[in-house]
Amino acid sequence: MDRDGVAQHEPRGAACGDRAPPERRERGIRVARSAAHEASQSREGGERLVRSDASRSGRRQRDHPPFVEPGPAAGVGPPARRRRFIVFSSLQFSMADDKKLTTRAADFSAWYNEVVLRAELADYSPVRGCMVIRPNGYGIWERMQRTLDDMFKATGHQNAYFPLLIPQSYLAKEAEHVEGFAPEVAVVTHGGGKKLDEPLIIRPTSETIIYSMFAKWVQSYRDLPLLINQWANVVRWEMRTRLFLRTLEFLWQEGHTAHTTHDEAEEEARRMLGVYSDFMEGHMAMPVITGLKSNSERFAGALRTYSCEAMMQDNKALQAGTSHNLGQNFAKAFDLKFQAEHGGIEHAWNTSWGVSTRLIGGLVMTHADDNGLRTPPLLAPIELVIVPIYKTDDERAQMLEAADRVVEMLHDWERREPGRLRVHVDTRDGMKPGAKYYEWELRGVPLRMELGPRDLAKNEAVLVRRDTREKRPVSLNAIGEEVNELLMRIQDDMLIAARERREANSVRHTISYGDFKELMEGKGGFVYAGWCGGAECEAQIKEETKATIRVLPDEEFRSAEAPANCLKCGRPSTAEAVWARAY
RNA sequence: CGGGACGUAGCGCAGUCCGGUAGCGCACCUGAAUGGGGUUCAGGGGGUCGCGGGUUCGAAUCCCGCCGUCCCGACCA
Repeated sequence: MDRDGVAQHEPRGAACGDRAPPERRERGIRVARSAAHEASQSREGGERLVRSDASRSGRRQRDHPPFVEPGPAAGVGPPARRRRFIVFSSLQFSMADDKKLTTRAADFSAWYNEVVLRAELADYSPVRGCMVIRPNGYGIWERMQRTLDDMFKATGHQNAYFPLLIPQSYLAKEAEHVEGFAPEVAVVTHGGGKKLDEPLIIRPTSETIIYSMFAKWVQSYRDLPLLINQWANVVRWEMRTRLFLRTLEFLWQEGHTAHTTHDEAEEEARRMLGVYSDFMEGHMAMPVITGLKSNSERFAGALRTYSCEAMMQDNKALQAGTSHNLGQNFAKAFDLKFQAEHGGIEHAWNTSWGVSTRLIGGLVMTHADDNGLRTPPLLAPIELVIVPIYKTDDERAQMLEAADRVVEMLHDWERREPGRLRVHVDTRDGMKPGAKYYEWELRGVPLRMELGPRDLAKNEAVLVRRDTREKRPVSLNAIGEEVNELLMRIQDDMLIAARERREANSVRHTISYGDFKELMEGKGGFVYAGWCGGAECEAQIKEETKATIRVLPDEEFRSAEAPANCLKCGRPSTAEAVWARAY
């Protein structure tokens, strides 16, 4: 499978750092606060200070003293703004303000790295091309896993786990597959101090080991379909890496199924593509275009590859998930056969499909802005952060108490919608409210509640949306409904905004090849154009513009009027294609 | 693999040309004040100058070799 996904082998419960202690979880609200909060915080890391220059490489974690202790008043404040030059790519940008991110307009690539590092989603590891996924990033991944896993179960799949190490000879059994993957496979040659008789490869994907095992388990058509998923890590030795988008090791999920007929496998491949698309739009608020890959972009060993393609804010495409109809290629290579209902031995038909932690990169490049991350509520480890505002110790005590009451009210409301809200109260002292606002915005928490004496006197609180930064006072009487409604609206609005952005940067009218080249060299975007179906035209366009066919779009995405001629050669078009530069 | 930049405190950097025993900002610690959009002030701790060798009375600095990182390109399910 390809690199769209990532995974993790641990079942979701493990290491899930993003929530409060169990007792609190049972009530459905995750509250982290005061002493208990601090304790959980050191585990979670999810709520941790990011200070002004927490930037380019992660900052080490700190634990804060419980709020009852006098806070560090002194050293907290960053001083005046300072000029500084950072080198990203070969360009130099002067950052007038240390605290501000490089803007998307100034250097998209630098901006992306800064958001990932400063929002503490991930950090570089000592090994080139590898990264550490930090609690903030892993919390998002856990939410993705949880949702996807439920969707896989709902479509009849079961989880299993296959080993990391695979005999090297297995890879070679499917000709196209080995050709596609061999160059980027890591090989283990020694173990226990001795050279191995047969080297082992570290899985770049698990088709070979999984279908060899399927072959042992399947005898009859009654054993089919076999619908398996695994959450795992894989390794591909890439030349050039980027945080989340392309790393040597990544986490993903790979589904592998076996069926009695081609049509059933085809239906499965399409079904899982739909699951991905639903997840990306419904949970990530990231609209995608689905369709078939051209042969040159097809998975090594597959009959057909389907893909979900999303448009990032720099107008480049991101392949966000793929689903393959593998035909009988692997079944033949691994002797995966069954006795058919009416006699005779037949090879099974397989599918595989995957998404990876690359989705987190997609989330950042779809939603983050010049102030930092924006997380759709459904995937946010913290959905609502409460920032108490006060001057005196008395006021502080009052506000913290009020915050507790609000949490309780949310909890009461939640009895009707259990498990919905993930709330955090920011009790840190010695940090001004404004500083907290910036920090939570950088981290992408979708909704913030400001709670101060003036609000409380009116039995109100101020809610601030991360996506629009719109502020509005709300009565505490109906706080549960207000918060929930706003979160749902944020979720919806983020999808709408992303879809509008994509459409605004898509070209559907007939375009000359010259204009196309110019567009690809300039602002980019998705271009719907005709294609003669020839690999030569495709290759030449790639050569000359770096644009590739992202997909031959499914019907719902096609233009009202099918393009008549090939973008490159002008011969009659056999299919509409979406062209773009891609990650 | 080619091109570029770089490696000095947790982070970002200056110092290297012209050798003299390491500095700045942030972060961190202590105290006080402050607190509705990135707080002040005062005090304080922290460095095998990537690694190895050489030159020298003396090396972050000069010479040789190595390692590593990032960016651009090539490559890429």
